[in-house]
Amino acid sequence: MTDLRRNKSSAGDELANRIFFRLYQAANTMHRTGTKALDSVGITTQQWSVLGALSRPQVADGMSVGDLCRFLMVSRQNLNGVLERLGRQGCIAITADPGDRRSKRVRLTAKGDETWTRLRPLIYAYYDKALKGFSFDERVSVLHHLNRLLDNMNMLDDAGPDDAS
Amino acid sequence: MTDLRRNKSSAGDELANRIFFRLYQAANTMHRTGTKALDSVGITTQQWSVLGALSRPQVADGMSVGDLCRFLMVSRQNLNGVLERLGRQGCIAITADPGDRRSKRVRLTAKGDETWTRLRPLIYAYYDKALKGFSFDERVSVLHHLNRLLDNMNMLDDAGPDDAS
DNA sequence: CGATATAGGTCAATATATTGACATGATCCG
DNA sequence: CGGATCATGTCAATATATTGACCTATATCG
Repeated sequence: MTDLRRNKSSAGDELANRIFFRLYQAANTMHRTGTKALDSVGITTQQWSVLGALSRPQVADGMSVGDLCRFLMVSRQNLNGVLERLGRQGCIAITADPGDRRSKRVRLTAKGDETWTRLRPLIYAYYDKALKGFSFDERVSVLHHLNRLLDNMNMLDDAGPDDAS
Repeated sequence: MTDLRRNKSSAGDELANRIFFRLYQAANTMHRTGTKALDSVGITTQQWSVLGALSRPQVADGMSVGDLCRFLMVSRQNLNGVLERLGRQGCIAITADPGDRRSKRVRLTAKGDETWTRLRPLIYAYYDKALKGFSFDERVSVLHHLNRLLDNMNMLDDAGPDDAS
């Protein structure tokens, strides 16, 4: 009994270890291969996330940098860097928020819209390849698991990624 | 029919988009919360991966930096940086490879062993919390999906992460 | 109303991760 | 055997991601 329990705990630990190691590798590989898939446009995966977030119809007029930060679950400092580089490429415009003097708003420019349009076929081709062999149900399952994992981890995040002070 | 196909394709694209966005967020959150879980020891998640890899019995005598690089699926340059910082902390020792004058070997020091021992209970506690509510079968499923996703993406990697020249 | 607490972006420092380039060493092949 | 090709670690540059600190603005509460 004790032996059985010991074996199960050890197998469970190894399984958990593998899950997180694979998550680490998968994310790095996603960034590497995803960015390469967009080489012709010169946009990184992280910038793609920002452009994707800003291309949603519900934020057609833009959104606050703080809200974008919380949406992406990254620190304010990191987002600021990504936004700067996107601004350099003319894809976004940042303006003062008229309702809150501390805050900035960010929106896609016409150049950003055009870039997003060029990206989409490349992105979807990438998705097709990376998710090759996954049925619809399996994709739903993957998403469900990732959501739950993320929820659990977010509960370990006392104040979230943007509370860096 | 066309409408149906359009709707399915659009739903499929949105699903894929969500999967990769969640992967991005989950990885960042894992690094953030995982590193915080090890604050008392002062080891990052990436360093933990290296220490974990070097603590395996099959590499008790060390392994080549190149092999470690391929195992972790990171670039040689990145691994070099991580190894330097671990070396600074006294956790690893790097020696010339007697059989190949281009190559280096890396192994855990006694300090590294001790650090790994201190880390393990913290790591497993972290796993328990992050995987709370996941049954054994679900964990197996998560791992299986991540493995397949990683395999697919690795096929898009022409030569792997360490062929950076 | 005023003191206190919180929010938002910016600056600085450090760690991670990539690509490109390079010099040296090893392997391959005619 | 020697030239061509490939492998290995290192250096440089850039992008991403975090924590800590700071100043200004806003919200909260007695």
